Amino acid sequence: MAQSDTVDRILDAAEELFAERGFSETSLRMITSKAKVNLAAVNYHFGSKNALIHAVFARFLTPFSATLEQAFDELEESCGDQPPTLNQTLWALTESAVRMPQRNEKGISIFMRLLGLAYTQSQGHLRKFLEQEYGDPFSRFMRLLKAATPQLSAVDRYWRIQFMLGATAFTMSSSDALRDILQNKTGVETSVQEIALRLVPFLAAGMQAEDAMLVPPKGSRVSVA
Amino acid sequence: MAQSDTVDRILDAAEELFAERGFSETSLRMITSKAKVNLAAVNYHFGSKNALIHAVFARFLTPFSATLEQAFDELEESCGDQPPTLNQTLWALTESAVRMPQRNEKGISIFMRLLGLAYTQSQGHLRKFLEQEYGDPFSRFMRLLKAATPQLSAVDRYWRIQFMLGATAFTMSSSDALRDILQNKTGVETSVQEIALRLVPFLAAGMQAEDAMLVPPKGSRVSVA
DNA sequence: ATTGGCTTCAAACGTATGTTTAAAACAGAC
DNA sequence: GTCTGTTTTAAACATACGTTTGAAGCCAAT
Repeated sequence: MAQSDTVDRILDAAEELFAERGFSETSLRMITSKAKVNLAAVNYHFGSKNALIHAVFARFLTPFSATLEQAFDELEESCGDQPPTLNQTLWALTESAVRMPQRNEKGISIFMRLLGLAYTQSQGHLRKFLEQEYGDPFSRFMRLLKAATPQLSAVDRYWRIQFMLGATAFTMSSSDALRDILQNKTGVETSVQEIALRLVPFLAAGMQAEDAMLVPPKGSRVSVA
Repeated sequence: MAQSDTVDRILDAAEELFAERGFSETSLRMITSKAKVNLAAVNYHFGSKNALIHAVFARFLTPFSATLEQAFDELEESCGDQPPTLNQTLWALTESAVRMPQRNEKGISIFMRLLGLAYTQSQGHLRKFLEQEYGDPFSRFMRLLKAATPQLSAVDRYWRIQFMLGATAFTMSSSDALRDILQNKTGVETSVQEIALRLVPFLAAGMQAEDAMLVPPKGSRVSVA
């Protein structure tokens, strides 16, 4: 909580406000007044509002991507030459997120919401920044997913990965769910864990759904291409 | 395409720009210049920017919710006293969306993206408007889902429905996917159908995933609460 | 031809935004 | 204590926004 440093106070306030209201809807004046610093401080320390947004993401994402790469290293090593399973891959990602050291109680859920917003609000500069800075672990995750689902055609896998990302990003960015999570007085860490405990099986089952179900029910007006 | 009426030209332009850039990021000046109408026309015909947003949604959602209610009526009638299955319920929704008469080639995918944005960008007024105006068919869909998944606990069902909504809304609101869809020269209608053909089985499988998978793999640091 | 009700138009209004400025305050080194 | 570079501050800047205004244009009914 109590950092007296201006930069950190700005980052804390910005992180929270961005998560609550989105990027465009959060003004520098809201941020600086919440952080109790002068308006010009943002431009002095970060250069611009966009650079501040990048800094908010970098503060969490840089240590996280390091943790994730290490988790993938351990997983691949423990598997020998055969590729990790879908379940193992998903859990490696989940555990890396949960194990991240939290700045405060709301830590993870706030950042999950930010990640969801980053995906959804098509802010060109953010997308470019994230791809450039953290594209590597993401590509690696994709490669692991591919190796873990050899039974899927490329196009099936592409769409199902989209669905997975969607369920995850959306759940994390749902403000109602976030409110529920924050309301939960048993501590957020276990709440995020509980969501993950429910989400991962859902995703794994969806990824491994049988093609047979692709056919709509009898009498359907949706024709199979 | 070619409507000469000012109101429709504004709605068409707004619909497209909102889908491309989001609500806050689209200014009235962008809309009116794309629609080739005077800036003041929006406030004259709709009253405010928020009211324009509502009108964009109402133009699609009002006929859609009628179609959907009818589809649910038919489904429940054809099922007698036993409740419709999960697959039937999901397909009834999907087909209602696909069968909607399109204003132009991009029709459905644009509106799917708007629905995704509505859920994601936490615009208070929009959420309130949608709940108030179209809450009934949504509640009915929820009731059908509950009856179709009696094996799930209430909290499990709650979260899995969140995941379903997420996968759907996100996929539909993903601008990259949208671009792919629009690139597909075989016509958007079949593309949306193809996505639905892949999405519905994914969702159904996820909804019916077994609880046994709830336990993380051996050696996991995520403890079961 | 003139009226009266919509609709369009160019212009302006007030406000909020991100950013810049230049002076003041501060801190540590000498 | 004085100097030097960094940080903070209040004020202003330029721009973009949603909205309002009042005159002009239009078109059918009188």
